[in-house]
Amino acid sequence: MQTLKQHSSKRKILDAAVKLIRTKGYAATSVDDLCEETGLTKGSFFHHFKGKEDLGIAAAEHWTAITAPLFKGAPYQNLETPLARVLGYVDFRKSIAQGTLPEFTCLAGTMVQEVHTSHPAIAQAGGAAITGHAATLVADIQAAMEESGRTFPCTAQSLALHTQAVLQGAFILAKATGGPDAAADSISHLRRYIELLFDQTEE
Amino acid sequence: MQTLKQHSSKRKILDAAVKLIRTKGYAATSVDDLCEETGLTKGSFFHHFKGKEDLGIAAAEHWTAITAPLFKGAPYQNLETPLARVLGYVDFRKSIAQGTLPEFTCLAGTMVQEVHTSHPAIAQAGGAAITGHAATLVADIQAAMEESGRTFPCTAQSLALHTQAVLQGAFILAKATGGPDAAADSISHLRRYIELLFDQTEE
DNA sequence: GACTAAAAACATACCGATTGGTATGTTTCG
DNA sequence: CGAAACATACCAATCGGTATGTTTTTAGTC
Repeated sequence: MQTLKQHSSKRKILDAAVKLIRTKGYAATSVDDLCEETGLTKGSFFHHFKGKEDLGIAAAEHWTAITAPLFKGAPYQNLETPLARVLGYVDFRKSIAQGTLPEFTCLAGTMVQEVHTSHPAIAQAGGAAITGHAATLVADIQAAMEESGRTFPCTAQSLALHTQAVLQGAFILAKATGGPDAAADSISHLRRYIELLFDQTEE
Repeated sequence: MQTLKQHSSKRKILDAAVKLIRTKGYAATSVDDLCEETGLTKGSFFHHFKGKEDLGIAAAEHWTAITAPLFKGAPYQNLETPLARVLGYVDFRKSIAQGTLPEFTCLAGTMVQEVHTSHPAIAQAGGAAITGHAATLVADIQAAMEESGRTFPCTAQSLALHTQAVLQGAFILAKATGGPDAAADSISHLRRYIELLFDQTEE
């Protein structure tokens, strides 16, 4: 009823896009689907977005806008040591992966996989979302490495990216096996790997 | 020009499907695309397949038919110890991952991710391809576990699935970062994890 | 082995539905 | 008022799929 409304429409489209693309995929999500989901019309859609590809890019950016505060405000951030926070992150992601499939899938990963050839701009935006998220882990990993005093066969950046690879792969595994169990299992392997790397086997 | 021809057409369609879906994705690969790629027509296509979804399922099965002998005949199979073969498998996959993007991507993973909601039958076929491939690793992993005499915090089956998760994730990472380097890096992490698990750090 | 009939393989032309997108409004609000 | 936000109606293109052929193999019979 006031100035919020103009922005809320765009946000409603983006939210619907995240939801639908996450479950059905980018190509299977039509503009009409978005309109029906939001109760808006095509006129409104094409007023806010130049086209479907533009929406895809915006959705990838919206995705980081949604997820970034989720991790920034997560309880594991209050843990004392950097290593505890890194492991806390993995545990946090594992706990998220217990829900139903469309709830814990990664929009960016889904899009990147699907549109990487047909819509490079979207894939690039999705890639930025993934690498950007990985970057938020680097500081803690780096600090944990330095604190441990050991030498590592890999960089913090590399390990951060690897965590994302395992998570993305876990999502595919969940979809392939029809349940989250295999995904949770794989994330446990990731946790164990980090523990082994840092030579800290206690829980 | 003889009895081969009848079967070669269907195979040509399947080969083209694997190639196109791997690069463009399932939805973005139209029946017309397949016809153009193979030089055939729609009449031929719909003679061999009930519909596009039927092709998708067949493509997933064709995928295992292609990849299974590739691994069964790979040099690492001749290594002596089970553990060496497991690590050899990982190295083999890492070496494959050096090529161009569409060459080392996994058709099954790509499809599962994309059509998991819209075409459950295809997703199921793709899932079977992945879990089936993972199953070929279980025997060696199991044997390696028993040979080592140690106790393990996970089953052979679980570790086998995890390797697939890392590989699938590595593919996404490759697409996200625009190059195979991050993927190869992630596969190295997987190798290191297995080494650490089996307490064998020498190369 | 020649002839034939049916069945499998393939081609052509087309269809209805849906797609992303546009043109042209009307409403809302600063 | 004027610009941004939204709605309605429509379009050309493309989609998967079908109907109807024509060609090629295969199988059976004499």
